[in-house]
Amino acid sequence: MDAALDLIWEESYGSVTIDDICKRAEVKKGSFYYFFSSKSELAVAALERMWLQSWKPSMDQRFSPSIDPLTRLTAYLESIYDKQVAIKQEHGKVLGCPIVSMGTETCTNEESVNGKIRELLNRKRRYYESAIRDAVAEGLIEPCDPAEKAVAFAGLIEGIVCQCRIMNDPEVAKHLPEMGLRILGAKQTASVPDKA
Amino acid sequence: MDAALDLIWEESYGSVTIDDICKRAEVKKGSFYYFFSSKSELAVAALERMWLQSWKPSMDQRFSPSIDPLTRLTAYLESIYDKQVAIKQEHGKVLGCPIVSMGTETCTNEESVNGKIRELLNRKRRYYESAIRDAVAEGLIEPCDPAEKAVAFAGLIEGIVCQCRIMNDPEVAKHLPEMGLRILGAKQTASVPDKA
DNA sequence: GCTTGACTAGACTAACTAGTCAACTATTCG
DNA sequence: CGAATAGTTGACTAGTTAGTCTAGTCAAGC
Repeated sequence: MDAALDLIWEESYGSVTIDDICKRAEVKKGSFYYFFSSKSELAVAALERMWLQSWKPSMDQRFSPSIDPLTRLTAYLESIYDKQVAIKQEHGKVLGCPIVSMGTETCTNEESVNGKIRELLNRKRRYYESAIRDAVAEGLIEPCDPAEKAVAFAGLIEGIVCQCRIMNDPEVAKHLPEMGLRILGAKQTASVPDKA
Repeated sequence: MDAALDLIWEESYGSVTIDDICKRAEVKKGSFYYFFSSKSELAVAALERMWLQSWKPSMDQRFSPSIDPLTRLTAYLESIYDKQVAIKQEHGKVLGCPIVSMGTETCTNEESVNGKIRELLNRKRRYYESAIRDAVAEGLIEPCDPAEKAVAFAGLIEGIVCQCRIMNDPEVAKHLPEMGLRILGAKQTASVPDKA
């Protein structure tokens, strides 16, 4: 599963073959088909596994209610830039977000994969929404519909991360925290710690 | 070229074969190779053609300096929602933006296509930047670096349009104009005409 | 030592893929 | 007209692909 996700992330869903995956995982095709019946089935399993093992724990920590709601959001935005920088270091290229990349590619012809992708995007969005709701309650941002605002917030992140991938440049995400606060309608706009 | 762009847009770059393109275009493969030497070469030519024939005229009109700068931007944002609704009507599915979809998919293994994609994204960005600069000059939005703001603006659009595609729902882009004004830092936030 | 069930290996097929080529047709222009 | 140029065709190769199948390995329990 790790081999599959890595390959798909580094290239694309369509350009990765089952043979490629087997080669990277050092496994023969017979074994592959013992566990999975197709690439899409593997992809769905791998995505769920990634969520449970990596994403969820990380999100739980970053969006802990013990943290000030606006800080949850801005710290998360900062972490996105850091992450893309780290990916470029490790993989030699900026790879963006595997979910969005796979999502845009597979949504028109891989129903099962797309279902899982939507699920994961919705799970992430719920973290944003909760933090936004808390921030509104504490009067840190202007009153709004948290669900609607979370969509906008997620959209901004995904769009910027997408651009990072296409341009192969993490610097596109450098000012994500300020942009995010703008979208949110934060009352004190200068609250981003000067980390540059 | 139209056949290729349509197919790639409806599915994805990787899943469309040269045979598919020939079939849709009602042309035999020999003819294909008479004009192009590969799928990527066709893609580059098709993208440039699309820009010149459709996108550029449309952008020139929407971003005419004769229009109030903030109106240029908000009307454009509204048009994006309308466009996705129209696409769903015509194709049965929300297809998002072909440039972003192709871009995220091809950027790691199709250098020539990626080059053209970056070029087109930069051309679009220049329209935003110019309108933002005018808006700042006229005191319609808060002072800022227009280039930087244009990146954020483009990011929001691309992210939201991406979500529309993945979710197969144009409604995600419904509130794009308000979100855009937030990002821009417009001074009178209630300036979006009540078009709903 | 025997059996069972989980897993692996790798050869195999049938379909599909990119790309080639020589023969064919249409168009243009002197 | 006649010939050259431009474009078309479909059959061809050679390589790749997903997916199947049979023979086999291995460890646990009896």
